[in-house]
Amino acid sequence: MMAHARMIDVARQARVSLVTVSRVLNDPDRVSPEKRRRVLKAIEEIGYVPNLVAGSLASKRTNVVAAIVPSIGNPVFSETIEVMGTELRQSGIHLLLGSSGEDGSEEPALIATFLARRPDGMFIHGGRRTRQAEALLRASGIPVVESGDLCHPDPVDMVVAYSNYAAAKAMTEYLLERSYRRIAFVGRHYEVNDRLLERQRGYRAALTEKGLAVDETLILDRPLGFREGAEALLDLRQCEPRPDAVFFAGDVWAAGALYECARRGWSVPAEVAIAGFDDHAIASETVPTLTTVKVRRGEIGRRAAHLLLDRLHNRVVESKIIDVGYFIIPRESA
Amino acid sequence: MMAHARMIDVARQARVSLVTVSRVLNDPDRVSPEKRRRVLKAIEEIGYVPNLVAGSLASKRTNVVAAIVPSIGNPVFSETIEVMGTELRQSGIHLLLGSSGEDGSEEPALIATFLARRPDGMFIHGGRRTRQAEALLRASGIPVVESGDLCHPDPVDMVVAYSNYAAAKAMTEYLLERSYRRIAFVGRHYEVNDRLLERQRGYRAALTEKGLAVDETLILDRPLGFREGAEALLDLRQCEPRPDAVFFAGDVWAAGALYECARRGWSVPAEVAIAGFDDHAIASETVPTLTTVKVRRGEIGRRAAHLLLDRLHNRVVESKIIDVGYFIIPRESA
DNA sequence: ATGAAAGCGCTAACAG
DNA sequence: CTGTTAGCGCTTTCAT
Repeated sequence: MMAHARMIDVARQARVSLVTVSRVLNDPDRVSPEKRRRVLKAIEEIGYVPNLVAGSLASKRTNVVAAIVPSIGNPVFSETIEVMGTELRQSGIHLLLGSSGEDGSEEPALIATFLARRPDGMFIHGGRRTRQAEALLRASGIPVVESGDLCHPDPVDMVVAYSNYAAAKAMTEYLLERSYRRIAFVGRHYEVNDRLLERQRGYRAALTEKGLAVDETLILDRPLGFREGAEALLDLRQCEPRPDAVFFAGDVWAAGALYECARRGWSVPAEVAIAGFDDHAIASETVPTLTTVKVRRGEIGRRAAHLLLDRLHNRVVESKIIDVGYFIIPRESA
Repeated sequence: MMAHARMIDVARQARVSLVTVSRVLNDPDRVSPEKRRRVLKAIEEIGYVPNLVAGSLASKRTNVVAAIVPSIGNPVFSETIEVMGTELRQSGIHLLLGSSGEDGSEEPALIATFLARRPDGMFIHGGRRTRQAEALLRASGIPVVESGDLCHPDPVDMVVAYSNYAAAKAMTEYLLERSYRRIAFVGRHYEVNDRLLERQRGYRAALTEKGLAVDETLILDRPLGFREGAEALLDLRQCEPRPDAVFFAGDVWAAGALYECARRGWSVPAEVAIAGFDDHAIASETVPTLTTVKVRRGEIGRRAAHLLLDRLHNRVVESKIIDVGYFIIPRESA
């Protein structure tokens, strides 16, 4: 296998100096049309592919942004990543992607190894940061966008997110307004997942402010899934007295619960009201349609990308904390 | 902002030479325990993060694999990516991720720019390759795994996939065995999406071999989505005579169609049978449960990662083409 | 087991 | 507009 052609090979072929080739690639306007043409022709003939590793070392810019999400497979995160990746690519920036695990346990290790690749910026969704990983991040000096929750205890740099607390509180209040009084809550991994813990806090706050007691037996911790949602609902039906509404902290659980209701012939919301979170594509199609909280995941990716680009281009960033908000979507299920 | 500490700084602090530091990081056994300890201590104290950009330039290995999928947001692809990423990270390899668009139009540009980063390997799902992009790929000399369909016209290197043709044909035959005779087919983007075109071909072949005519009005091209599945079903009900079964080339369409049946009170499969593709998590939960084709997406990621690792470590690869197979999952809907 | 020297392929001043 | 000169921070021979 033949070694890669280098810039010097192109230069010789085009009978120009090496720098001229570099300029044609990075700043074409600074080169005369004639030489530019010759260089491009030579690149074509030789099949030259520039070596960005060398370029990055020399320029101290990699044009890479590292992104860490809890899980790539979860559409909730992949939507953000997809939009961010597309936006960044318009500016010639590539995405180094890693998943930290739903419990965020891989995050510190990922931060450290990603930093070794000298990304120009970093996006981190959720996760449990060790003090050391955080120190490394800060010391790196690169722009960092964190997401997961708006109310980050101590953001490294910038935040693009929504308030899980406020969103869940709003949905719970919506259910209370609709006169549901025994409202159950299904989430997961509260001890390691701050986002879902925040949602649970919002749920509690809404009840408490209304003067209602929080029944701990109505708060469940389950893995995410259609089946798990169905099972959670069945378990909640065993409680005495029965809950009249269930707020699932994710549409997938909620959709699974709706399927269970269909199988059992329970009418929703008459028998039991169901609410979800995320406004997954399925929410508008379930029977009955699902009342849920919409969060603009794509918008998070877009805003994060723009913040990073602003900083990389030394533009002034007006606000380091961006709230993309949330929306209660009332539908038939509650 | 302070510049990054370099290897030489660690060396001075530990009173060893720069090379010794490099060895502690890359081949610790070749360094005496005493010096190793000193170096690690110095790294800790200084907060040194190695610069892999420089390392990659010198060693000509980046420990990066580039992956291109049609869309990151589609769980069908993200499952593969997630597993592949996890497997590769065990070996210290990071993932550079890009999406080529559902029509694959971005693929040639992505291949070229990714190659410039000198990845050690590449994974490509689907896509439309230009002759030039393919030439670049071949010239790069790196191991490449292609996926999307087993019967790749002219694989660059290795293939890990299943046969869309055979899988769709098998499902159609399953439906024929169940005595359905007017079977419709819903897919999309046939002109640019070879995978779905292959599925359509499999569907046609099954009918033809059975001596049945193919009714072109029963073959639809729709965007993927729950709503679109519902609409496709409604449109197909207008056909005369009505189809007695619909084979959706994706579970999301099929689940959407099942919701439509629930809304209309049509019983499945008595009124119309429904079959899907992918064995999405939803398939076992729909009412009725969805008969579908299971493809092991995670397995594709795992096998692809192992093939790439084998080649990177100069191990012999027994087979350059791996068929992960498919499984007909009979459930209630057909 | 350790170190010195020589690049990896490119970009960034600077000078002309 | 063009070219020359120095590195970027590491890994790799090759000695010792």
